Amino acid sequence: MSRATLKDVAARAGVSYQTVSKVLHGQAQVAPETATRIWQVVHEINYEPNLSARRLRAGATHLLGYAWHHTPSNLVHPVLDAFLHSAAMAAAEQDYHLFTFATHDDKAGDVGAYEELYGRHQVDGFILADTNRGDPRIRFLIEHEIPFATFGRANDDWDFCWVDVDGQQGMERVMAHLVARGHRRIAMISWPEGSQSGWYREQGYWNGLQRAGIAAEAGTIERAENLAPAGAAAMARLLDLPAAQRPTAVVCVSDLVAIGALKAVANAGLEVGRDIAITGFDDIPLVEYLRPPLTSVRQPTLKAGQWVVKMLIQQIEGEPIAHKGILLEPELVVRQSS
Amino acid sequence: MSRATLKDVAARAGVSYQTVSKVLHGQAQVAPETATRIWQVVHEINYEPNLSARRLRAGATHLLGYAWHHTPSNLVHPVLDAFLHSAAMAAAEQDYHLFTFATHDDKAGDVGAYEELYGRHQVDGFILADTNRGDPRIRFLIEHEIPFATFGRANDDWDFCWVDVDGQQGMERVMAHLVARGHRRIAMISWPEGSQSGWYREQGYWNGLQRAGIAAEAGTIERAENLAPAGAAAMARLLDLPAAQRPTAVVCVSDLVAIGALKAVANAGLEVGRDIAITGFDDIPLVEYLRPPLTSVRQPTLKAGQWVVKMLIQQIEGEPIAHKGILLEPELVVRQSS
DNA sequence: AACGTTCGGGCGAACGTTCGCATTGGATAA
DNA sequence: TTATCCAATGCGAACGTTCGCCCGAACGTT
Repeated sequence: MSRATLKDVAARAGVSYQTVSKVLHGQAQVAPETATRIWQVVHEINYEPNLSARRLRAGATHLLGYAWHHTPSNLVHPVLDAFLHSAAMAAAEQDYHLFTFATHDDKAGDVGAYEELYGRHQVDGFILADTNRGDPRIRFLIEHEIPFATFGRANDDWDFCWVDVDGQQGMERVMAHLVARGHRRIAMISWPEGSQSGWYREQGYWNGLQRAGIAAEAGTIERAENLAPAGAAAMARLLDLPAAQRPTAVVCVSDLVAIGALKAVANAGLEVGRDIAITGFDDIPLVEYLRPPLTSVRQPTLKAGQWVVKMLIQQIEGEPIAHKGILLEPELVVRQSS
Repeated sequence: MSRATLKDVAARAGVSYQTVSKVLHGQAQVAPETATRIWQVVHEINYEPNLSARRLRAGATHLLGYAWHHTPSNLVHPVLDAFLHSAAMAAAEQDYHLFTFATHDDKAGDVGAYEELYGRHQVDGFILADTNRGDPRIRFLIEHEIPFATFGRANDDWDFCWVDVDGQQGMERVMAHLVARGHRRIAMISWPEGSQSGWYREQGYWNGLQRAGIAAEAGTIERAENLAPAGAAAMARLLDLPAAQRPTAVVCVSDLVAIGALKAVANAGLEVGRDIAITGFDDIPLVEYLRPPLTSVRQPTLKAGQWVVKMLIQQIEGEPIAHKGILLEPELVVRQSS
């Protein structure tokens, strides 16, 4: 392999190594023939700059930290995976790279890992996902003035860069769709209280009812952890309601919950899409292959990744930032489950 | 933030900065009180070593390169995602980190990216996944003596470190299961020719037939790209066979193909699990929620990641390597589709 | 003829580490 | 008393960059 240094190039070209450096950066007044000679040697011995040295000198790493979401067992998070992928691509285009790491204690906000990585000059800033109100990571990063940008919102009065998908609007679209289909008794299965994004989706649910002229008293929210079995249990409770109160449509806060709901309906001997409508949220892969294919809300993860990276790099490089918060519109994907 | 240097610590502790360095590494003969004083200052001002400097000095980065699999649009690859996650965790335990990057031209083997990253001292070695026979990346890395380890095999006569899941054995288990269920006319839907791992799975299929005493002439392989619609088309062709030749069970080379097959069966008005058996491969998330839940083969991605990382680090650090190739056993997960 | 100006390039320093070797002072042994 | 030794620390150098400043020569201007 190459692994040559400036001095190797300089020796072969008969100049000082500093001159080589300048030529490579185009910021030297050198005779044209000297420059071409240097470039020739560079290609000949396949010189590549040593980034460790460059980083030490520059005091910047061009690396963006991103913590893996600690998933129990083999449960993955397709939305965040897509986001991560998009962020990686966007970063590469601006000559940055993603540095992924794992925190030990995800929910408690293992702030130590962030402190260490930044203190060690291992990254120039952080990308956060799956944020929540009062998020200790955000609080810490703001306090210590460490550059970062998030995919997800937190407290409204905190001043930082974020990108999020408008979950409220997404759910309003779902509701409008169901109402247009003639549904009047619509229930929701949401996450346990305390989730920021769950709260926005619930707002969309209530707004949807109101716009359809349905009394809030007619609304019902069941709650379940973000797992299919929990969703199934919540759905079973809804199906147990007396016939007059039983919903004809159920909007779910996530696809995983909706998958459980589908199962519960099948267990009850009913048919989703005919006897009852079910919708999900996130449009994770494969939900189009469920039976029936699941109506869902697709998140613009590609744009989200691009924006987050852009804002973070602007911050790192000290450029002014136009908008500190960006809300993206999701897209309703109607399938046979509703 | 901290971002203090050895000199800051030294000044506060009243010693030279080199002494601080030695104390931190425990390789100095210093008076106990000096040591405690230094440690106290270190904690006080929250000193963290600058890794760029350390890396420059050491000539090593403690970073392992891993190329994103270029997925078209939002199609993710759950098996590789799980592998990546596992590798990241394993690396972290040995004080290494993963450095992810994207190649422009995945299939052609954009070898330039590997050369550049290694030449620039950006990584100490590489992890490769989704390998194939004659893989240009592997050829390049061997030629240039760059440390690497792969998840997946290539040419048998190439000498390098790999870990793979025994696809042949996995498929043999599927076949044994189907034969035990009484199936005699079993077809396979595989990928187009040229895939290394597809080839192993086909071997398992043929072996399975043979062990059951079924003539090879009775076997059928249809081929499809790794997409649900392609799988559906292949399945439709099998269903079009005259009744006497039509298989009672179809083993699929992947879950994605199997999902398409499920759909094709449903379209034909038949019921999977009763009228015909279908099996997948990989056990990707959510296939347990399909209707019917899909029988599949689970890959030990956790172990695979750990082994790959271990072998790569041994190589980088110049330690001897016991086994250059490791074959892991997959696990059959029987569900209602078979 | 003396003096600025420009061109072409060298030189020293610094980023923060680590590591081998040198240098103290005090205690011990001869 | 003096040579000896060890413990406790300082010092210089190097990893490969980048950057500002300096310097000689050639040229043109008054």
